Amino acid sequence: MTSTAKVIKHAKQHCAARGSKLTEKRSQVLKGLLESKKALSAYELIDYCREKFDQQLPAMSVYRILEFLESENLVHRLELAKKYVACSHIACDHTHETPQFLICNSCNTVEEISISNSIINSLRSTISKAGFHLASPQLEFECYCEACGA
Amino acid sequence: MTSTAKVIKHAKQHCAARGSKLTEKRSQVLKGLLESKKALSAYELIDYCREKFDQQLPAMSVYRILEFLESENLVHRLELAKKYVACSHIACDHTHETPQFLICNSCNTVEEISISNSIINSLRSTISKAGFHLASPQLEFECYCEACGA
DNA sequence: TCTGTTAATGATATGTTATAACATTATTTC
DNA sequence: GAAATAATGTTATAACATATCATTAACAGA
Repeated sequence: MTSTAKVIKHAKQHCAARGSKLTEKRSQVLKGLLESKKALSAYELIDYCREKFDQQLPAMSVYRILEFLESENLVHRLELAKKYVACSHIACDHTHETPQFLICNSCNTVEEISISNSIINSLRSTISKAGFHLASPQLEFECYCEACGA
Repeated sequence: MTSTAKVIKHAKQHCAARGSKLTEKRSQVLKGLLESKKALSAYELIDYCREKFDQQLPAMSVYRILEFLESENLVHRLELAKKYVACSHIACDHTHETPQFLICNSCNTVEEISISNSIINSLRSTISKAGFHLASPQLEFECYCEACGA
């Protein structure tokens, strides 16, 4: 059983436990994200499903599917890159801290990291002094990865 | 002389000193940003110039103008919000640290702040441990402002 | 098993942000 | 005033995203 297949199985159980269903098409979209190291756009996922599964998904459906997967915490939407990634902890049993994302500006490789609470808290406090508060604890940083350099 | 007019005057001198020109249209776009507390999209600036100056600017021109204003450090492009704001230090004489932006998710109000070097450096070091480095020191945070609450 | 209901997906149109490529007009400089 | 450069106009199109209405699949109760 491939790693992807294992994660899909986990995801199916996860959905079942929550009273929802990971349908065939939802599962195809999730597979696309799982098998990519890069963040993918909705339209790239359409291409993936067409090439890999001979499945013609309309954009609208992919957006709905992504929304569903996100609501099940199986996928993260990267606001900055306007792209999507599979959660890297689907097959883990333990709970996780809020994920933070490093997104390569050039190749869209995404690294899901965890930033220490002390840094996050200092940030939070600076922000709150300005009368604002973070919309989401899930921060995203535009970066360059090692391979892409500057 | 209004505050906007003063800043425009400063901006003109700034451009002149650098051998470029703040033309009428460029100045109109800059005015739009100066008189808005919110970040504006290119298309909102088109509307502004049409309503305020009876000036029909094509999208292409506004994008070029914004690019020019950014190259002159008069305007910041907010990647996250896909919108633009006037630099809040045009009329200052002293130099500034890298600006950071807090953007209200709901009303697009933007606050230009400065985050302490120690926080930024801790962030940088966390990021570099993951093999990435920040694409720009100008960070943007999706937030909610006081008025918009949660 | 029929049937009504909800869930999932399809189809079509359109909105928003952005850039490419090429044309024209204004401004400067000699 | 002609040549060069800068600024702006025009048209087309790409990429990401959502609204709306229609259809199909799945399921639960009679």
